[in-house]
Amino acid sequence: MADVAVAAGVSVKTVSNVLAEHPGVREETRARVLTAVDALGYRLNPAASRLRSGRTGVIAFALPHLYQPYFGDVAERVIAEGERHGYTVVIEPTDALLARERAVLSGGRAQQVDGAILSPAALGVIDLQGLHVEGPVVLLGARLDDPPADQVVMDDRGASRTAVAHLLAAGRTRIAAVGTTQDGGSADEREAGYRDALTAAGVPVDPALLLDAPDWDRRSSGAAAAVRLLDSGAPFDAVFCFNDAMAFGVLRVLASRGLRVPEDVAVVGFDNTEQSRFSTPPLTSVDPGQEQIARTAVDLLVRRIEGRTGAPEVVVADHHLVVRESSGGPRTPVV
Amino acid sequence: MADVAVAAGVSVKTVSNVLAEHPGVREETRARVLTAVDALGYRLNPAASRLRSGRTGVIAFALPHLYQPYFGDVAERVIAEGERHGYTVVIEPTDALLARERAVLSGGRAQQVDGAILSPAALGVIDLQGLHVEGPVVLLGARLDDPPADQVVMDDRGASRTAVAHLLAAGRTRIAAVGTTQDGGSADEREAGYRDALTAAGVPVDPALLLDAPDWDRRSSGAAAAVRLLDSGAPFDAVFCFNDAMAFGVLRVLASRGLRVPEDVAVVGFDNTEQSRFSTPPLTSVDPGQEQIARTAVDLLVRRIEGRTGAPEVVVADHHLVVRESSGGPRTPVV
DNA sequence: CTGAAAGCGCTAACAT
DNA sequence: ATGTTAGCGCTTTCAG
Repeated sequence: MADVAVAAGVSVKTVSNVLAEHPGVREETRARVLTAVDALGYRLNPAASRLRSGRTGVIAFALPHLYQPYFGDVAERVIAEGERHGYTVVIEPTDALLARERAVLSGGRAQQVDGAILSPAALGVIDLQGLHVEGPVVLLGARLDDPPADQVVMDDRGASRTAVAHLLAAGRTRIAAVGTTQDGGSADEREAGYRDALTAAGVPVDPALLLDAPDWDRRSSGAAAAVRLLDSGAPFDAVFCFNDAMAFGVLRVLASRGLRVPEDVAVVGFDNTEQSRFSTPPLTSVDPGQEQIARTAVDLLVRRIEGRTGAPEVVVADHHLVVRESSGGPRTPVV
Repeated sequence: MADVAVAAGVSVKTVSNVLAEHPGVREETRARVLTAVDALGYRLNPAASRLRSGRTGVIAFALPHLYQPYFGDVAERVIAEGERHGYTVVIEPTDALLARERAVLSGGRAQQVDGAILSPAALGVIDLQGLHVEGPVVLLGARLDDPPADQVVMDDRGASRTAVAHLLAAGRTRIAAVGTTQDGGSADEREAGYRDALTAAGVPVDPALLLDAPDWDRRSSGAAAAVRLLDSGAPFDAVFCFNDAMAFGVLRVLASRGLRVPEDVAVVGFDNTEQSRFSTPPLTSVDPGQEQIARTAVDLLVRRIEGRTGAPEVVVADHHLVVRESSGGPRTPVV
């Protein structure tokens, strides 16, 4: 840096100012510095910057699993968005382990990262409620009453309502729900939306049609639920799954039992992952607005890192339903 | 660190030695230092370590896309394996862009990372052959004659041979191949394995059954290929797809045209991603040994970083075929 | 708006 | 096997 300063005929401080994009450097000086940087092939040593400034330029994105297309998708967007803001993103798969999620919130990676985005899986609403959070953090996922940090939430309830209303409008009345849990969080919200829609239509809620699935991660959860539903003998003409992964498991079982989708049973998922376009049949699914979620989460975090104070902000992402063949949508042209 | 040294009654150097796990510290001293560290809640400042030692403790894993379950899966394993070795892994989606892949090989991230693992998509075999590589790098993917760096390769050819031999053994003789390209690389190898198997069985190779698909990333590539195949009128009783993603697209089209799998057409994929277990029907697929690939790649890279010299090493991962219903395997018990 | 000097916290080299 | 010292390359004071 000293060499660059000499070449540009300025002090090191000015070089530093230019490279850090600090304001208050004359345009002409800036240009001269940049020329010298280029000429000498100089590059900032990030380790030294970090040591001196205390800022790492790194943010962590903690998510349950990367092999889930939904999270892969969000992760890719978060990485891109982070880069736009000048941050490197480190992905931290928590394996849905409580201890790892806690570590993120308690600043376990302090000194290593400037902040973190957490998509909790093990931590339920009750755990999160009013919890103490160390350092800049943005939460993804379920809505909380007393959020301990900024969050970007899906409108789980509203989105579910939309999905179920769509099935009702198609004349289905025996609609099963796959993915209920006792954990609170998204599952409860999605169940609430399901109940809202039925109630609004004057359709009674039949407990026999509520199928638990503690592990949303696996298609096998959906498959297992479908088997239980079929074996219970309860009549049904539609299945609303709390995510796409489980919906694929359900589709698989229905096909293996000789049931036609959507003729005999309509199926709707949640996430609108890319593969929903190519399942057999293509899956109707709620798009929870991943693009917006990633963008907003990084924005909120970066503003926190850069000094924003005040109460946690909550941003609700926009959602919409993508109707495909599994719920009677038009046969999509393949290709 | 000075405080810890005082508390433990040793010099800072000793504290540093203990924390860096350098050899040559008496066990008793070590214990005393660790106690002091705990008591004071002391944590190494990684920025300072990096500045002084020049090592970052970070490795980059550059891959085309994270939303592809195959890469999400490998990425997760690489992250875990890196952690085991004390390294943080930074994922760098290249978007299959030539410039980004080149940047990895030419040490674009020097000073930021100690080394990189690259899974090339845009760079073909010819580009890679004998290319100059800057810094420790491990390549994933296709086998090269004159590798510029260590690599972990699949036995593309052998694995394809196994897959096609399986179809032949099941009595199929009109076997289409989906995913050929003119790029060289994995596509060529897989095509060669396909030809090997046919030739060995005395079955002629019909060019009408070779279906190009430049973009392996998308199920739509497989779907488009299947449409072309059907519209060509060429008879066929099996499809070997060069990856699972394309196979799902093919399954989708076959179903929409009323063809039964495996009765009318057997289908085999390549990657054995998790969703192959839950497609309709479950997909027979070649498992290319992702676990071993991730483990080996990190091992090779870390050993390079830690000073290994000499000619590039090449490790061929083990593969095996997982037979499921799409090629006439037994109906898998659902759940 | 720019310059000079100090020092972030650690580890490498050398000494003991 | 452990201690001493210097300095990695930058940014932050504080002056001008």
